[in-house]
Amino acid sequence: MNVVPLYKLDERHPQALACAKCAVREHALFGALDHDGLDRIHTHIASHEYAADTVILRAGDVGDSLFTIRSGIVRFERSTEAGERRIVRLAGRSDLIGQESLLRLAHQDDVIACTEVHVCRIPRSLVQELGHAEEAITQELMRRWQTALGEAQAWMTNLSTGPAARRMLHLVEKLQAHADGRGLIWLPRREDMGAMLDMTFETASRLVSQLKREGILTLEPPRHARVNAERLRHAIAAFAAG
Amino acid sequence: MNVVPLYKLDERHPQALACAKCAVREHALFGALDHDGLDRIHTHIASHEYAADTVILRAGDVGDSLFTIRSGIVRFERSTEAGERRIVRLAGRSDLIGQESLLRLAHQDDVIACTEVHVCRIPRSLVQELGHAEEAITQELMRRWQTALGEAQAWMTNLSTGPAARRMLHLVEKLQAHADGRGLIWLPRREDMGAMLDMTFETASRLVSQLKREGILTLEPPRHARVNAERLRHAIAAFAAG
DNA sequence: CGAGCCGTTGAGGGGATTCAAGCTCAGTGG
DNA sequence: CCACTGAGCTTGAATCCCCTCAACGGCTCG
Repeated sequence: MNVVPLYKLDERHPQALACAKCAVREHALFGALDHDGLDRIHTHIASHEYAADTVILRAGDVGDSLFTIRSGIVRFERSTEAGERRIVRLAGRSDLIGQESLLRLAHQDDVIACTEVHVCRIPRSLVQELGHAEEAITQELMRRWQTALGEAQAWMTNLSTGPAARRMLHLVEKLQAHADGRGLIWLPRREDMGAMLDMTFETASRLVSQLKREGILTLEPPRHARVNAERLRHAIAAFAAG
Repeated sequence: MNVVPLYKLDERHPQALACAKCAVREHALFGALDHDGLDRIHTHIASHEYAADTVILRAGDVGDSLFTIRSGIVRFERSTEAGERRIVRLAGRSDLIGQESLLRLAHQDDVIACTEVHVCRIPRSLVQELGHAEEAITQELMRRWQTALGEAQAWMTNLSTGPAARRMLHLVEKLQAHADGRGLIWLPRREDMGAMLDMTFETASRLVSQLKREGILTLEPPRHARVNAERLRHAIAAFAAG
């Protein structure tokens, strides 16, 4: 893990600039703040980065900060009572994670970097102070909680329902939403796909191979792929039809 | 749907008494308020009741109130893109539903009464005013959002993972948490079980029959049953072991 | 009483798992 | 340089779990 105070990101500019110019600012928690607001907070926020497959939050721990994801993808993992690993959610650019720290509640899942991940670390105390002064922040926090709830339930209906092939198509669709530059998506390891879709890694592998044959996916190792969006939508529609 | 202003529930007492004596008050949203606080709000809150299988909130609608469940069980339903019905969550006594109304967001699911349900209807505006004055209310709201999120993800890991028999056991376990008086639990229709556990109603029926044979469940029609808690825990543990 | 809904149970087939073998590829050390 | 190793991916074959299709009984209600 690498720590860089945000206000040093560009030393030629005044400190506030880093936050003001933040690429995800309009989508992030503090997007609701004006420039004066930003002036008050930026010194407390630090930029961190995590390599792929490193743990960002650990289930059971009580955190003292929240994180806005600037780039990369993270996964929320927990274990079944039977002991199997299950991935219950993904989060990416501009998503807020670790909100439970505000309530001094323990994290419910391990949060692990899927790709290299850049975040802004925001101390709990800062959010709480702002919450008093700025009505908008509280509102924005609730909105994010509601979004996370919706995400979790959509995950259930799309990724844990129906035949394996359909679940896989929906996963690809979701990964597409996190695509970087030009249509290149991050493709999980087969075992992780299994943990997301509740299937064995062999089944996941077979399905990926099939998508490859059908021209929906073009693998670009390591762990990336290109999607034929047209064919993907068509394949998903085929399931709805019959 | 039946509407009864709360303050008339007992006309021999001053209005505030209804809220102050509310059986779920300490677990409900306004549990954080003191008696003075209650004095200010109770006239705005009304008690409603819904018969089993009636719709309380409709997906797509934008509500103007929140509801605290005083008794009964409700289910959150949505549809797969393929058109199948899926139940993504249950809520019961002292749970808060319709929080998205605060954000003027549409409901994401149909919320339907499973049993007869009694609720307190709380206008959005009331919560918003209190949110300004009472820090504790805002805090409590966030806590409830977080609880709902945790519920949704636990639902995923327990009720949509692994072999059908285990999923059914976990459902019974969850229903037990909503048990009324003495160990009598509400037992869904087989088709609804299917929508909860992503299986066909025939499979659900077979599994219930099996639990009956194993002495874990004793049916008490209509739509109720008694659970042998000891054997249930044993059966769940058996899956963890092997 | 017949109609309809709900629940149960059987028989057969299909889809996912299990078990197993072989492949590529990166890293390691001789 | 290359054999060696181990992790990840793919594919095959056999098995099993769950779905599909079907028939039937109990119950409520018009």
